[in-house]
Amino acid sequence: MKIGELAKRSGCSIQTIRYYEKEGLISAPERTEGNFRLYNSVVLEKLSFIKNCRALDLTLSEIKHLVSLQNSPETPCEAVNEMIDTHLLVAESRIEDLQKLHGDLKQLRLKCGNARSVDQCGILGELLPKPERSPSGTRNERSPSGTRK
Amino acid sequence: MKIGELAKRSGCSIQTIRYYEKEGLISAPERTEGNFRLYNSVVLEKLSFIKNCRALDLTLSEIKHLVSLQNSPETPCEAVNEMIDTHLLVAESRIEDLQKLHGDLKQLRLKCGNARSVDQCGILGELLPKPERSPSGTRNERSPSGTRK
DNA sequence: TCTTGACTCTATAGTTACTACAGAGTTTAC
DNA sequence: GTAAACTCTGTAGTAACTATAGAGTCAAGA
Ligand SMILES: [Zn+2]
Ligand SMILES: [Zn+2]
Ligand SMILES: [Zn+2]
Ligand SMILES: [Zn+2]
Repeated sequence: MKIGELAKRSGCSIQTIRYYEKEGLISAPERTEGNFRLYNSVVLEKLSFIKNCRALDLTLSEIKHLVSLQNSPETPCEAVNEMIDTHLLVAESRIEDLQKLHGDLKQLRLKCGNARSVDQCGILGELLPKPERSPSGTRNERSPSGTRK
Repeated sequence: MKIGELAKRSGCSIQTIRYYEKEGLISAPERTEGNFRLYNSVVLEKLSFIKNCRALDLTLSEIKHLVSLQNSPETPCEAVNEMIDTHLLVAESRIEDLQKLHGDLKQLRLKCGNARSVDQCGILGELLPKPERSPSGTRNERSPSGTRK
């Protein structure tokens, strides 16, 4: 099959397939006389493997590592386990971060209080380091007159 | 203060500060005779604002939008609210994704079973679409002899 | 005064995992 | 024979920075 069919069957785009080849994740296939890539169905499994790994957020270089481990089956499997464990930790800490983020956003959202204009809204004020309005004379940054482009 | 001190005080790197200037997030400061950027303390607040927004995962273009809203305080605040709401949804769906990911990884980790070699480990097998070994004669992809570079 | 070191300047390239062309060649159908 | 559909290589773009290279500037010491 040519690359277009492979793309449809694998769910990877044509460019992605060529990219994976360039990066050494799949091996370069044979070519037709007209220089078209010609695949057999084995590559479907390899692409599926890559997609599964990507769905687990493994990087391409990690996947490359796994692929090379597949080619030397007698290697100890510790490296694989460590990679998974690392990703478990990464995922956990990202979840924590996002949950904090979500809480912060929710708090922030409450600051609006149905104001209508930005300066009454409270959201933008909340994002500033401190409301600390300069008492007088230090207002040079937002000049009261003049059109600022 | 020059850019090095600003970097230390703000916690942004020098390159990041210059980058923000190039992207229009902070305005270009005065220069010394020798062409060095010269900042006053106001920019510290602006960088803090940006950092707060980045911590909430707002993109630079969204932050740019917020900055422009700060400069026109009479604008209705709906746009701000919508941005926050969108990010709440994004955060929620990302948390869900990551939790699924985490579960998948944990499952995967259990497949090792204290094997010692990659081919007995079960983790790599789990990432393949199907174990489906080709019965015979289709092993042309992993040539038994020859050094593969 | 000269020199050394620390600092800053601009411009450019690299990062990640793709996506989107441009411009050329190939194949297939009619 | 020609038009449409497909494929090829190579390049540039994405987001938000980071990391150089090579040149210029500034402050302090000998
Ligand atoms: Zn990783
Ligand atoms: Zn509001
Ligand atoms: Zn957004
Ligand atoms: Zn194992």
